[in-house]
Amino acid sequence: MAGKGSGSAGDVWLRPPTRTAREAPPLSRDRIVEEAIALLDEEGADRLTMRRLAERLGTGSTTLYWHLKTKDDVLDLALDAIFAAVEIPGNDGRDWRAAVTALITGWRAVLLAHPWSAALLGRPMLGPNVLARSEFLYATLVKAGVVEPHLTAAAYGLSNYVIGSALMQATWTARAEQHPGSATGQAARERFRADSDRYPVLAAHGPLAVDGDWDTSFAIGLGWLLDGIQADAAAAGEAPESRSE
Amino acid sequence: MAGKGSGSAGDVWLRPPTRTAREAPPLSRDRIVEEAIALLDEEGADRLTMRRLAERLGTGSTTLYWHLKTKDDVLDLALDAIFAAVEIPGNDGRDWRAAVTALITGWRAVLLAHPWSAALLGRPMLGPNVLARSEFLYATLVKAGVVEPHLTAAAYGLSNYVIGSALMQATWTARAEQHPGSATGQAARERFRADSDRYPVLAAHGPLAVDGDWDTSFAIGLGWLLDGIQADAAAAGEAPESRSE
DNA sequence: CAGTGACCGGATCAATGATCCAGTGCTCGA
DNA sequence: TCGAGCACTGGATCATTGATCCGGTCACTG
Repeated sequence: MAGKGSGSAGDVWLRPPTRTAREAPPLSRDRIVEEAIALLDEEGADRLTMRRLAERLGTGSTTLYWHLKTKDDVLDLALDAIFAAVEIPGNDGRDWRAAVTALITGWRAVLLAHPWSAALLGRPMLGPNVLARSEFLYATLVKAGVVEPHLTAAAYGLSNYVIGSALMQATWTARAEQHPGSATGQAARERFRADSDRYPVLAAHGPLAVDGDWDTSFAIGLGWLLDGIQADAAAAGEAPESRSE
Repeated sequence: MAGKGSGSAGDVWLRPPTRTAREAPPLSRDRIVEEAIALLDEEGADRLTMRRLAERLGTGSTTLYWHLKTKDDVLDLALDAIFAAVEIPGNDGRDWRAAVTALITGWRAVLLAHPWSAALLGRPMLGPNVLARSEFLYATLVKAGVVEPHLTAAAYGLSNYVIGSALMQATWTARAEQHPGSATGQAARERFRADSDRYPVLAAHGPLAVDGDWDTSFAIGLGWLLDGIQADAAAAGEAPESRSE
């Protein structure tokens, strides 16, 4: 009647839920990714090691390899996961331009909220969150009347623009918080001042001289792209058969 | 009168130039960078290690650290070095648009010629080659009559666009050559076919479905940006004081 | 000829990604 | 009730890599 050697019947309710007294959920792929994102946000990309990640999860580093094949998996999953926060506009709207703007703006916001993501943009993004948003972008453009070759160019151009923007902005601002003294921007600023004879225009009007508003610059450039897309879509709609203009 | 123990007077001309019979130049920062670029071009970014680089140079790995402080130095120097190949258009021209197009196109060509560079774009680019070309870009735009806030937006937008383009294209084509079988693009293609019900538009019109021409797409998007810049410059020129429109 | 300083590299360290393999406890069928 | 199997864990361990220590080599100088 009595249980095994180590406990009596009903013990289960007295012992902590097996999980070695740790209150954390049983360690799943999702939990690992979630913690990885937290770690990346707090300490940056170069501080993410399997050991440190495991430590934060309260497990051994080797355990992670049961749930994931490689460290790159963590990065790929983390990268896709953050895009879940990009809201997909309701596709009811008539205004494709507003929808695209909302999507791209949200996209950019996520990239900037997680500066480490910029460095990862060089890897194939095939996760469900990314694909769903790409799908929406394409669908919206198609509905707006954008046709090839402008369709590919539009999706491609918009994506490139966001990616480039995030990458550039992350480059010049990311470290400022962590190393206020040796901030990249600060060092660059002094460099320009020193070499202002060699780079006169850059020193006078350069991004670091003007200390421009990233958001405004981004919006202006996005507007240019959308204007172009819109114009070509309209032209294609008016003269479906004749060569444009 | 006789020389040292190991040689007699005039020996210098008989012995190989000290350099332990190796014909290579005496190993300078420049030579290291040059070889690093060759290594990166041939084998990719992840194969660049200090040991391997040293081996190719015929020296010990530690020697490199006399010429450079860290491995990142190698990368930063290599990244800047490749931009020397971007020709700076003569600034005589009246046609700012052609000049900018030439610069941006050359910029892109270099990035694509050295696919490993795309992954490095996340680091501050403050080398002389990059700065000289940025200087030219700004100067050309200023001469074209572009004023703030469009000036910053234009330089920023153009840069972002090239960077993003190169990054994206490198992502989807780079590995195709090295691993023809497991090419990223191929895997993605199959993924789309499998999930074509979930991503219908993407499967039908997506970049991998259309297999679009990167160059054409790039040119179209660049045209949109330039159109926007041109229009705003013209507007600013016509009505310098009144608010635009 | 001793001394100096530029330059080189073997030995070595610490960090890291990844694997091997021996567990540990739960579940389920007999 | 029990034992086989499975999901899951982690200590020990390896190879690789960036970086440093420190002792060497060689030309040149006074």
